[in-house]
Amino acid sequence: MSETTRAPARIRSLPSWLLGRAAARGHRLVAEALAQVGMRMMHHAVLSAVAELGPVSQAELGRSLSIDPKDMVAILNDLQNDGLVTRAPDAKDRRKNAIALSPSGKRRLIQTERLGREANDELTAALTPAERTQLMGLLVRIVQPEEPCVETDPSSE
Amino acid sequence: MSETTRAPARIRSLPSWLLGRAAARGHRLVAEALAQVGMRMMHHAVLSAVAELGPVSQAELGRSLSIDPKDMVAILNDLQNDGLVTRAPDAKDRRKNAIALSPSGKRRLIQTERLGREANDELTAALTPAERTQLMGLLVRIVQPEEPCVETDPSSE
DNA sequence: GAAAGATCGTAGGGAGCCCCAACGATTTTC
DNA sequence: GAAAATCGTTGGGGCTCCCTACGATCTTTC
Repeated sequence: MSETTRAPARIRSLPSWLLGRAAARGHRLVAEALAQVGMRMMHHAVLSAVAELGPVSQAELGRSLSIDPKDMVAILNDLQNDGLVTRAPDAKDRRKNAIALSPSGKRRLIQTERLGREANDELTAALTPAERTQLMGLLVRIVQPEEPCVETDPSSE
Repeated sequence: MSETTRAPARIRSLPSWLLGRAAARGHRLVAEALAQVGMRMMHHAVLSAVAELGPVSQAELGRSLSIDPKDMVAILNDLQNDGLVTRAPDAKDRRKNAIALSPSGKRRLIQTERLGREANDELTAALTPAERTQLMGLLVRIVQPEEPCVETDPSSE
């Protein structure tokens, strides 16, 4: 054995493993922070997406955030029960539900955005701002292939 | 709204979100590759760790890889049923099981290491070797706080 | 206009990873 | 020797993701 790999594991040298561990820590930090206001990560993500996209269907929310339609139902049930979003039938397409942010949803979003930001600051505490930007750039290029990013399709309009 | 955030989501600008998406893709690529030989990611991780650490207890394996003891039981049951590892009671500490690699386990590990490497190459295909190294360095510093890495504790010996 | 296909919301089951609690057996500590 | 800690095991549960299916609705095609 000419290698000098006395390190705990060859596994740790694989990007997929490190990504998994880093993501697990990020998820845990964010989840713990959001639990302070009784919310979970996906709840905040949906709330934030609704705020940006305006009244939007559940299907489009799911595509934007890579959330399973089944899970989306449960998430929106929670958010609706808490009065954070409104779920009204879309007049133009009666299959769809128009999800919109309520006033208390806007207020809650301000809280959760702060909590999410703080958790991410703790997650990347060991990194300089430049390194954090660097990391984001690298991650985007890894995620890219599976994030169509709702490209403006000329054939649909 | 004076902001120019017409981007799909503020969520995507959070490290935790990008880490989650990148990790999801990595997990999917590796899982698909390992499925070719009927194995899962954790199976390969355990196999690789056993190869490095030699005969080792289940508890230490779990700590090394951050695997829940409950899941470790199931994983080792699978590996043992496939004849890839041996699980013998430790003579020195009869609470422990000494997990060791079998000859067929060594052979299987060669396969899974190649599959894992290829999947990670595809995962980081958009990155140059230098960027990949850069990414690994940044990730290590994010994961660090939760990976004690079995530091030699002077108080225990 | 009618039939075929696609999409939407909802629901079912399940796999894989993660966390918490508990138990008998065993080892270590006091 | 008694108490505390550890080991392997089992239990339950939560979260993310995947596949299937259904009725209702919209779109496409004939």
